[in-house]
Amino acid sequence: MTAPRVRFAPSPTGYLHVGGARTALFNWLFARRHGGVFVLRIEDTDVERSSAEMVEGILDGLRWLGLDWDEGPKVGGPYGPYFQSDRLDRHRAMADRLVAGGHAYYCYCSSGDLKAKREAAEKAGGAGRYDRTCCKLSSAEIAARERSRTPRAVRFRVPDGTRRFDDLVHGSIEVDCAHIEDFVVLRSDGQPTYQLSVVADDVEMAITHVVRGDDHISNTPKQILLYEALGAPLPRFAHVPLILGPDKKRLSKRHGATSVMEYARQGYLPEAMANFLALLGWSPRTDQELFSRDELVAAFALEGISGGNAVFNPEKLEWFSQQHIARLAPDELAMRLKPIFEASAIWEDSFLGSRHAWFFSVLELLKPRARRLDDFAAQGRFFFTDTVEYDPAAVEKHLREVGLREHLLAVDAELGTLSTFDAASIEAAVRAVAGGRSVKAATLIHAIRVAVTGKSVSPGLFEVVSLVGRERVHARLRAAVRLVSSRPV
RNA sequence: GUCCCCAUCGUCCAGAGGCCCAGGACGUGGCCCUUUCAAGGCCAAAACACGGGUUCGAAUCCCGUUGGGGACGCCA
Repeated sequence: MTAPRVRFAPSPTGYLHVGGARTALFNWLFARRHGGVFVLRIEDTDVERSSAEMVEGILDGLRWLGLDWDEGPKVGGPYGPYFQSDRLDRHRAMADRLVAGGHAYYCYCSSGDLKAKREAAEKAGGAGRYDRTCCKLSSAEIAARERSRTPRAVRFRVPDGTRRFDDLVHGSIEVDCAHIEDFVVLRSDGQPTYQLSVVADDVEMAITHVVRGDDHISNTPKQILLYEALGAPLPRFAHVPLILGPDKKRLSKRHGATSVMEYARQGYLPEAMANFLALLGWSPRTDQELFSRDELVAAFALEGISGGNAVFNPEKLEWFSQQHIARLAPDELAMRLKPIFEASAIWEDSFLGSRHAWFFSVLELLKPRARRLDDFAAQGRFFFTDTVEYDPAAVEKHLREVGLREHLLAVDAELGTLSTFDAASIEAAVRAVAGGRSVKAATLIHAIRVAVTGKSVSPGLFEVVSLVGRERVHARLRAAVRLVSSRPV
């Protein structure tokens, strides 16, 4: 395949949602797979609803996912400008060409006329298609309207016949033009409509493959007509199915988080999100589930996209996130954690310097139970603070055994005699105390866990004790003893 | 209403006529490991929407039904 050119063309009327993100991902993967060009074009012609902040939001989302664009905002490129609002003159020129070539005509109907026509047609049970009133105007009638300066829009004259195209995911799709009305390509205020601007831009940007949402299938025949009228070569089309919420309705805000940046804030790994999104509706046709970004690029093919809509499954995203976290190299993980730890006020630069061996050991311990980056801070806080916060339920459950005061004192004393404060020595010491005092090791272990971590769940206790360190463990054991002593039994 | 798309476990996918009394993953249940929670290992339950064809043979092809989704704007 000669280097394809694909584009992602979001309208900045909202943040980058997961559906758009997946469309962008498929385009990006396709471009990278085939050594092509990934173009980012901002379709901001709906001035009412578009905003610069939204553009930045979308860019942030793409950057977070690692989808770098070869041409577009910030980076420019030979086919610019990449903001559709800067291309209006070109679109108008296209509209003129269409009129000049007899493919379009001026329409003087007001929106009121149109609405009336539509309602009348509906009442009569017919399709509400435009009745071509203005297409049938005599030159005298046209002259009269021009003289009275009646506002005019430009309508495309839809030819007879059928149009078919081979969609890369759906196969052959054929539509009878009789079902397509003469659509407006240029509004009476001189603004081009979407149908005209996408085609104009895709043609001028030499887009070879249009990969976009399923919801554009019905626009495609209109656009094909436009390509024909413009004498431009047709790109290949690939319409990817939509992402649905659990209720099988199109994913929307009421389904919870739909912005990719929302997931970023929640501590999901971007590579996990990309992996998850890629497999939502696409299959490598093997049993492999876990993919690095490079592996996705190597395996991606538009042909593997399935035709049916897919339901967004948050649990599976969590699983991917956990799997990718588990595979992160220690120093990489540390870098990702830094901002989160800083926000939690538990970051210290020595984690990457003098104490990095210790820090990495802590992370290794926390890793298997982390599903999101936030979990490291939430579940491992006690490693990084001087004092622990006790979970009342944990205290209640494990620190009320009779004789615990003495048991803990004994443990503390025994730990104090250890020459090396490693997990094996600690375990031996704790079990020895338990045996010597005829108390179950589990009882001591649970009590020590609450004393040292404040919680009833943690990684393996002996490793935890070892890494929290002799000094802090001693202090926490003494604090727990005081806590136990002060409680009525 | 019209047009278009889709239809395999709860969910995401595999399956391109015999390899399928249907395979993988998430989730769910059980067991193992075990100091808790995870992770990990093992096992289990769980689906070809329905009806007609075509064929020696259909999850796979065709038609219909039903169901779901999308589109029908001087929005994108």
